[in-house]
Amino acid sequence: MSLHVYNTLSKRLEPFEPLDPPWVKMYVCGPTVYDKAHIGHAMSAIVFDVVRRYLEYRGYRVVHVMNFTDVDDKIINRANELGVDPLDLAQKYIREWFEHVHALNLLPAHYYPRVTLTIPQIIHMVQTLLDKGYAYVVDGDVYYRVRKFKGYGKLSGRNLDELRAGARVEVDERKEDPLDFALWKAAKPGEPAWDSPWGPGRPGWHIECSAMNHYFLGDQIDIHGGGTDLIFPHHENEIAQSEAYTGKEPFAKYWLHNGMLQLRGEKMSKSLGNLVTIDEFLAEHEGDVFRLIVLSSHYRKPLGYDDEVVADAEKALQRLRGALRPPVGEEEEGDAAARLRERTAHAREQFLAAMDDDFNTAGALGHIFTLVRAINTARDAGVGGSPFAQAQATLLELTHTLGLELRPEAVAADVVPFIDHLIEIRSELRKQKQWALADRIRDRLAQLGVALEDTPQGTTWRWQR
RNA sequence: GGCGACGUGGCCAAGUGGUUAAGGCAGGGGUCUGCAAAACCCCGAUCGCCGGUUCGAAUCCGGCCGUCGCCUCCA
Repeated sequence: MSLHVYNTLSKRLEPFEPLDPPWVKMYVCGPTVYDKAHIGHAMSAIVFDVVRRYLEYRGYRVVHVMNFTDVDDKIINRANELGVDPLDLAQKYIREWFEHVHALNLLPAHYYPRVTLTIPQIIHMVQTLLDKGYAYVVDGDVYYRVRKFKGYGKLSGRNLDELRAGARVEVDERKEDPLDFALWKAAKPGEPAWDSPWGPGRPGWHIECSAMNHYFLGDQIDIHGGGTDLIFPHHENEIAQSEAYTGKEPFAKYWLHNGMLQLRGEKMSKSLGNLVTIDEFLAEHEGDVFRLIVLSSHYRKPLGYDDEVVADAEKALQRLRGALRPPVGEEEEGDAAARLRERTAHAREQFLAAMDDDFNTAGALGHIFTLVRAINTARDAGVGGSPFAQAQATLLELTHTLGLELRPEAVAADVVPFIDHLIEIRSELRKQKQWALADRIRDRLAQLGVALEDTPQGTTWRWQR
């Protein structure tokens, strides 16, 4: 079995065969930085982070590009509302994004292009499209001539007639066809603008991605990713621009799209847009928790999000961590040890099979949890030494491939001696069978978030939430 | 209205033609424990509804019901 991926372009599962192995050129649409990033953005970033990690685990060399749309209507409007410079506003949220990259344990992309730093390439591409007859100028705007591109609609599975029928009201009479879209927009007073052969203005939304793609990755790429909401019109338009520009197809060999995150329950909505920002999530939970939520279902399906889902993930994470506790015995031979070796090897095989099947992370996680049980069972049976260490190493290898860190929960160093001291006293009380007092200490610590566990090897503790 | 997706135990969620339908969370019963906790063991679903194809379907086809996404510069 080899890696297969679902390609939105063909609507089928296809064997993954990059154009120039072991290299894989991957471009993922990033956010428009006009407001704080929310967990939907995080979901998409995590999905493609896992894609990248798994490809690398499989021996591919991934060149990963993610863009920032740092100038557009939304940014300008928001900046005007706040009375700040649009580019400063964008810069602020870009900086925040990099904080999220760290907190969510995302592998940094190799390039983070921005519209404002790609203007010359964009202008060149627009000019070429004009020269080739794929575009036309109207009052300083430049529009893409959709009907000229014969493959239009192949990604989203629509045809021009259907689209025209459903076209919305505000038709711009200056356009040859209602579906023609802007490659370049003439500047209105007060807007950020760059000089161009068609007068001062700024790029349309779709052209930036085509230009950045071409500049950083070349005529054709292996993987183009983004949310399903971008399939139409954004990615459809990217194809039209890029393939018309280079004359080569496909522009991207594999189109991968993640499903949308949906908020369930009710509360979480903010009066306006019913969203949870990444900062809000991270204020209460560690990054692994959200990643585990994303991994728990298939990336192409909608992801339901609510408090219960978060609580479940929190618990599941505890269970993963629990398997990393040290062994209590030293048994390296015998049935239990042999069984652990066998189950460890099996878990890795099953994990690979699941991931090879279009990144089936939910299935892969199931196999990881089966390994967790095998490790715990072995620990109970007194297995230690090499087989135990190897099983735990495999667990870490697999979870790290999914981008889970499984770091022990951070503990403020200065409280540790106090907790240890209380445990010492409690142990003394237990020796004297002073159960009431001993339990009182345990209960109080539990209230403070320190969970005690008495084992034959002594008392251990950990943070509980 | 058009295009598309989904509907699996209390909740989340794999499985997509054929042994006992993964796994996580919650719940019940045990083992362990001074009592707990953790861990381990056991218990629970015939797969939205109807019809069809097939020796055989949760898994393929059709219809219905329900939920959702996109079609409006949102990952």
